[in-house]
Amino acid sequence: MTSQLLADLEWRGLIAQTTDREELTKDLNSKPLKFYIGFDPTAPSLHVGNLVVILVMRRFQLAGHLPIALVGGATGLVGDPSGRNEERTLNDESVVEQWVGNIRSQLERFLDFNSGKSAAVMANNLDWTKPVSALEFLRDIGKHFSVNQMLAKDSVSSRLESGGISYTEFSYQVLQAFDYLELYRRDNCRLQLGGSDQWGNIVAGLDLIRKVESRSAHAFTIPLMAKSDGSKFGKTAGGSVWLDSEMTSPYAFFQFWINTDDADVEKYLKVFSFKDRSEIERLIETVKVNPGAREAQRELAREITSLVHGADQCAKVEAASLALFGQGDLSALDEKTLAAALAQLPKVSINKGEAFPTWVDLLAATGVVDSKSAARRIVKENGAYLNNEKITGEDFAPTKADLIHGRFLVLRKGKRDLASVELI
RNA sequence: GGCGGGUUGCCCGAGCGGCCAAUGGGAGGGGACUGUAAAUCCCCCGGCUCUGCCUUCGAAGGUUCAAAUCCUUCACCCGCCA
Repeated sequence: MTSQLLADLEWRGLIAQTTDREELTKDLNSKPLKFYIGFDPTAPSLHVGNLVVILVMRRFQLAGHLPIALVGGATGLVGDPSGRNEERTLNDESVVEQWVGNIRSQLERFLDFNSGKSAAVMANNLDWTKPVSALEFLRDIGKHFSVNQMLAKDSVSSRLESGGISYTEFSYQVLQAFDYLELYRRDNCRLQLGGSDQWGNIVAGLDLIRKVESRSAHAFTIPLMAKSDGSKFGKTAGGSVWLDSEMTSPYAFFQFWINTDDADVEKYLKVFSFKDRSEIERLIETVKVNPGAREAQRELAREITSLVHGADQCAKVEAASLALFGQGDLSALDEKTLAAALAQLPKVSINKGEAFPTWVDLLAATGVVDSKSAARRIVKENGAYLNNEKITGEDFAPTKADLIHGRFLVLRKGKRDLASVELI
């Protein structure tokens, strides 16, 4: 099983760089290896981009290795310069602390923390970083770092060219190296995984371990997810696709995957799916033979949504997706099905007895557009629909007769942006 | 510390006293074609009680009938010199 891990990861395109491959293979095959990945609290929630790395972690655990999920309570206070051409704004300690909590509970969904000896464990680098004084840090850790080497790191040198870097962010790699050393010492953790932008930081840890402990450890990086059209993975019009259901609804999450480009679906399946290789290859084939059916996208959406939001929630949103996109005549849906589907959408209520607002006002109220001007524009551009029927005229207002099952209106903006209105 | 240059709408970037809600590109949105895909083409893209009004061009004051455009102070950035 283990011996196939690297080969499988390779096939999935999940290996960017590793330290000595032979050594790593040997170590992975000989016994369960402790490994870690760090997640810095830079937002209230993890997003689909993080999922790539989390799922690699899961693959390692499934292959018998022991994950340490590290939350960056300390590093999150400092800010990683990697991949940024601008200094970060420091976040308040209380905010970071809250984000640490959020990230912890999200990570718990993807790893097994309960099965005795092989269980994953959680760690927070604030636990060992906070007690260290600045003087101790400079003398015990800082002494092992050459500024020349630190400056040579991509994350730093690119910043030197693009406007500079503060001492705070410059120190980031030292902090992360300290984490690796600490985990090596206390848990004999000998492998660190991360996105490919983390290579420099990870290697800084390896160097530190070599200098202080005279021992070697491993680094493994995962390619950054890229879309075929060059745009950034994990972003939609509304911003990032978050794992938190309050920030990205499960319905929107499902839609994100359903709308995957044909050109990307093969890559996504390999990266995100836990289906076996033959099943994935079969799905890839369906994209070539009958792309219009979008079977691969559907399977992908189903699997990832189930994993992140649970099978029940996934079933609900998929039903909603099918109901709302399946047919033109919404009134043909029975009330229960429609109600369940609409519950997944942004919604607004209107009170019985009050006059019906205009379509423009309703759409603006759902938050699907930012302003009434934007809603008006949609009408003008012929992208406004009520119950799947195109409407015209900026002052168009629905009437009682438009209510489906006496309660619902379905607003649509363009081809696929839906919202619901309920009479209460 | 001295001298010079900069700060414009989501991003990049023109404008340098009235014709400016502000050229152009990108991102984004709508339409056509499709498959809730991509590419392509067309249109749109500050807000509102929308033939008009309101708020924007780093911040605050000022000059003027009129300022993104001129002046003053402040903040931040970038160069060159020390």
